[in-house]
Amino acid sequence: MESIDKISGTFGKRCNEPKTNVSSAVIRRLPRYHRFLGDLLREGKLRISSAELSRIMNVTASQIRQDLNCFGGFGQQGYGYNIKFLYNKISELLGVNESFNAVIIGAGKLGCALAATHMFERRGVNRLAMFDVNPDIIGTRIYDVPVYSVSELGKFCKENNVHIGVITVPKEAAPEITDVIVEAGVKGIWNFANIEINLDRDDVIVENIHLGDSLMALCYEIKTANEKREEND
Amino acid sequence: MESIDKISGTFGKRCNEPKTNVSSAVIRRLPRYHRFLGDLLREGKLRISSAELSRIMNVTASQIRQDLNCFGGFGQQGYGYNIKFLYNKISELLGVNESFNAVIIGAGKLGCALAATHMFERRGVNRLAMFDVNPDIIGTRIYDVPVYSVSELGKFCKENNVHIGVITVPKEAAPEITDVIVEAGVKGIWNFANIEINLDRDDVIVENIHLGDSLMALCYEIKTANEKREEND
DNA sequence: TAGATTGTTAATCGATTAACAATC
DNA sequence: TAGATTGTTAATCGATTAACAATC
Repeated sequence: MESIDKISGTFGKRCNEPKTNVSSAVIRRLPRYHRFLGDLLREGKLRISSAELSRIMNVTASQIRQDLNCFGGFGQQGYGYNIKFLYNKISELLGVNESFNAVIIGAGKLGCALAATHMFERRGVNRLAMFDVNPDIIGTRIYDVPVYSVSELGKFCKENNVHIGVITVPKEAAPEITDVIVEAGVKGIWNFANIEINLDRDDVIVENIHLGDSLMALCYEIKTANEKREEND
Repeated sequence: MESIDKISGTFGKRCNEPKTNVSSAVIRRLPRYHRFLGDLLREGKLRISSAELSRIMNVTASQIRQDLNCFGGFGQQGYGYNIKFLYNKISELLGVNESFNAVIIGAGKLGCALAATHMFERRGVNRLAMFDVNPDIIGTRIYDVPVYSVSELGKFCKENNVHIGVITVPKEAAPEITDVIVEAGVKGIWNFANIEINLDRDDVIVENIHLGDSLMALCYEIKTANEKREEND
């Protein structure tokens, strides 16, 4: 049986110089590679070629090789990619296990749903606390995450080295929350409020999520497909 | 004061031939235009030029004009765009008020959080029902949406002309649910299960959502920004 | 060694931006 | 009419794909 060790020893030294500025198109694809490689790993597969992965993921093999090469040569000619090695490399790139600290601001339906998932721990992100204005839940724990008053938000972030603020408050409250956590030194904002946060500083990264946009794009496609069908009748 | 009617009467006839195949890059931007125009409308603004909108939205004026022109000429030289007219046109394109019927499969945290939002009604999508396997909640109503047993899913979809299935079940259950609703004739799937749904048919549109991917991209950016800062020290 | 498959360059394709004539 | 701003073509830029030499 083929051994991982047979080749894994040769990897370290072979890696090329990584590019300094990788396009966002490539970065957006990394988590998807990570997911599929994780699945393959769980299936017990040891190695994969770009051609085989391309079939599974519905992309071109060329794109896979180009993408991975932005960060150095992770494969081996004539062999393909060692799945575990590649998975670990991508995990590292994506900051899995950097132990980022996160707080969720807004303990409403969405905030609680996010707190309940394994989304954070699976990526090595610690959910330290939730914050809300509702006195009924302040002081309780939701899915084992303590809930504090928003009035303590800034102080908490400063004292606990919070890297990521997840915003799930109503849109009216979002700008003020943003000011507080940015001032308290967070490095990233994952924003679910229905308003776009745009900061004029490059030391705080903002990821604006608009689930409704996705629903609308889906509706557009359904409508367009319908219309095409009707034309052909 | 400037009147909407002054120019709105001239619009209808001026619209150019819309393109038949609009690139997905453009379509993905439509909901964002829709959001910003909605905000402007609520502020009571009547008209806007591509230049002004470009400043608000952080894109180029050129892109705005190109995008809108894929669907016909919605503006007026020397004047700009009538916000209400443009908003309505984009609403129409996106299928707002097509009265699509949707069901949510999986009444867990995320399913309930989605049911609780105004996301659907705001886009004219009707939440007809939720489906789950938990006998404790089958027969109840959650946020005024009735919860039924998954065993009735196929029958319900056929009888109620369901267009959209929102999947929030655990990933193991997702493939079977998909089979059931596709067989029952849904036209679109909004999938939140942590597995990608890929259908080999173009009469059912699938929108796969992976919130975790977005969190990971955020972590990557934070990590990269950190490293750059450290280099400069 | 022969076969396989990467890393990487070159070619293609598509999307964005710039420019300006058309026109309100 | 003069000024403003679109619609649209042409130029640029970037991303994807194809091809193949390098090499395991």
